[in-house]
Amino acid sequence: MKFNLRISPLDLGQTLGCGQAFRWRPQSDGAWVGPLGNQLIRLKMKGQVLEVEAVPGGSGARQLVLNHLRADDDVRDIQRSLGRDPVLAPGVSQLKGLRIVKIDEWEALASFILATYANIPRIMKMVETLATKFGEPIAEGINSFPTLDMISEVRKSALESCGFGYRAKYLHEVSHKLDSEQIGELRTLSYSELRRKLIELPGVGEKVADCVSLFGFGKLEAFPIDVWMERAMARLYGQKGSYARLREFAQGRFGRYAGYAQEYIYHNERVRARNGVCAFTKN
DNA sequence: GCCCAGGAGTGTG
DNA sequence: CACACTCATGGG
Repeated sequence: MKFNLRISPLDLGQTLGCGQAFRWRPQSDGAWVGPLGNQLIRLKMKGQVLEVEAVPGGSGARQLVLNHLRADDDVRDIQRSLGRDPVLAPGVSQLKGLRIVKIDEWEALASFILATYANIPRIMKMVETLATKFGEPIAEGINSFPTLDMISEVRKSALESCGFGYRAKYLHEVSHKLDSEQIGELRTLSYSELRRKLIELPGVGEKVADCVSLFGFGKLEAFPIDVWMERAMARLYGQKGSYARLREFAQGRFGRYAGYAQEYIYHNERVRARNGVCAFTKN
């Protein structure tokens, strides 16, 4: 099944490339392939048009992609608003096709519990391991992300032999403390209420709660702060200190679109680091 | 081998 | 409130 969508602006690499979602893979022809729900999705830009291939396809495929790429976000307006910050403006102009992604709530929670204190290649590997071992096959070589119910039935020892380290225990505990109905209730909460509830879960601190709020529950005011963001905030804004302090600064400066601001800052910081490393290793 | 990673939990001052 | 320490492991 094949169809076209118009989602603008959109740069697949900027959006799917690193850090937000962990299961998209770039192809040599510029397309991106990954699972969405129980569909295998292939995305490719043809000029301004997004070409979508869905297997097995069906009536829900179009909505899956529109949801995932948050097609309703007025990204131009968000960029106009954030671009008024002179510090942020250059970063925004380099990432015009970046969109925040919407991930399934449970998938976001489980993924960012696994993501604690690991680098992105390893996170992608852990998420892939979870899908391979406990998800259901949806196409050759790709499994769906295992549901909360599926993970709750996995023996603790099985999770512990996945190479997740101390994260295995958290994943196991969370899968028993929550059911899918409770996740549905979380959807009705405001950001601050949701954040409080998420932090009550084992293995979920402020940073994971903010990632899950932003990418899983679509709370655009969330502003996750990891080690990269800490460095960037010190360098760009001279802001240092506790998570609470940095977060308060971000809320005041970026307001309801703090999540987008975070992505512009985060991506720029990583590009900076990558170019530094490349320049160094060439010599 | 070394350093670091989209941190969290717990204890202490 | 702020630090300090520990946790389990693998990518670069």
